[in-house]
Amino acid sequence: MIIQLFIIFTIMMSKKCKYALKALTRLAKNFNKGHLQTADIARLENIPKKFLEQILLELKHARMVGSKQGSGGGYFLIKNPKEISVADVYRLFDGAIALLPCVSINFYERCEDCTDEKSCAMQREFIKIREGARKMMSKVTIHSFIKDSDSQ
Amino acid sequence: MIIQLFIIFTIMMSKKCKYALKALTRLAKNFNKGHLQTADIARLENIPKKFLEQILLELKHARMVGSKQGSGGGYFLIKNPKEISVADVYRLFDGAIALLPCVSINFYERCEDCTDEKSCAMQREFIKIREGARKMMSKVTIHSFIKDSDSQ
DNA sequence: ATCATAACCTACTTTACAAGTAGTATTTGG
DNA sequence: CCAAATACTACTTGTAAAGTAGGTTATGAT
Repeated sequence: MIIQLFIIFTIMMSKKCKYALKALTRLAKNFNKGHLQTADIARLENIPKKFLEQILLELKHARMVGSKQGSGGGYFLIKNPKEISVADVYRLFDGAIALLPCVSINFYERCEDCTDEKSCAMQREFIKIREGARKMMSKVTIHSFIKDSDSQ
Repeated sequence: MIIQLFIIFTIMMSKKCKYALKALTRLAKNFNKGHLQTADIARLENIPKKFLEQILLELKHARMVGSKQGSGGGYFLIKNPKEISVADVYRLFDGAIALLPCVSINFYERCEDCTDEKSCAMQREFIKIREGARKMMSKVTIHSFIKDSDSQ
C-alpha cells in the first residue's frame, strides 16, 4: 500500500484580501441603500466575524467604506463599485503586484543581489509581466463581481 | 521628533525562484559550451552557494538542467532557453500563477467559503486576471533574459 | 588505490507572517 | 443608562521562506 501525500504550497492572494473583496462586493450590492453589519456580512459570506471586523476597519482607514457606530450601526460603501479595482484592494492587503521588488511601482525596493539595475534583463522582462497582471487587475472592479456574465 | 517606520509585506516571487531564473540564465549563456560549477554560478550571481545547490538539484529533478559529478563536474542546461518560460520555473518553485486556488489550472482547489462555484462571479473574473499573468509569464523565457533589449 | 573535488541528499534553525482569537474601549440609539 | 455595534490592541498558533550544517556518492587526476 502506497500512501502518496501531496503538499502544495503556492503564493496566492491572502484570505484577508479575498474576504475584503467579498465584503466589498456584498456592500456594493447594497450601495446607496443604507448599511450592513459585520455580523451579517460574516454570515452571508462565510467569513470569521472577528477577522472581518479587522478587515472592514482597514477598508475604512483606506476610505473605501464608511461606518456608523452604536446600536443599529454598520458599514457602507463610500466609493463607487466601479472605482474600486482588484488592484487597489490587492495593494492594500497583499502589497505589490509585481513579482520582484525592483519592478514594483508602489513598493519599489532594490535587489541586494543585483549588480547593475540599468542593464538588468530580468527587470526589463518582469516589467512586461507586471503590466500583464496590472492591466487585468485594474480592469476588474467590485462592480465586475455584481454584474452577471453576459452583461459584459 | 517623530520616527516613522514603514514595514511593507508583499506577496512576490520567492528568492528561490528568482535565484533559479538567474542560475538558468547563467547556464543559458553557456548553452552547448560545457558545464558550470555551483560555486562559480553562486559567485557570479550573488547567490548563497549551499542554497543554490538545492535549487540546481530541484532544476535537475525537473529535467531542466543536467549535471556531472566528481572533480571538474558541474551543471549544464538540457533544454533550449527558448523553451523554459518564467511560468515553468514559477510553477516549479512557487506554485500557482492564479491568485485563487479555485482559479488555478495546475493547482486547483475548492474554496471552503464558496457556496456555488458555477455562479461565482469572483472565479469568473479571476480567470481573466490569471490569463493576463499567465500569457506574459509564458511568453517570457530564459532566452528573453540573454538577448538585449532592442533585438526584440 | 586514494585523494581531492564537486554533485547529491537530508535534516535542522531561525525568523516572520498569515489567519485567526480574545478582550476591552468607545460610540450611539432607544 | 443600557444594549448593541464599531474601534482598537494584543495575543496565539501553525507553517513556510531562507538559509545552514553535515554527511554521502561519484569521478578525474596523481
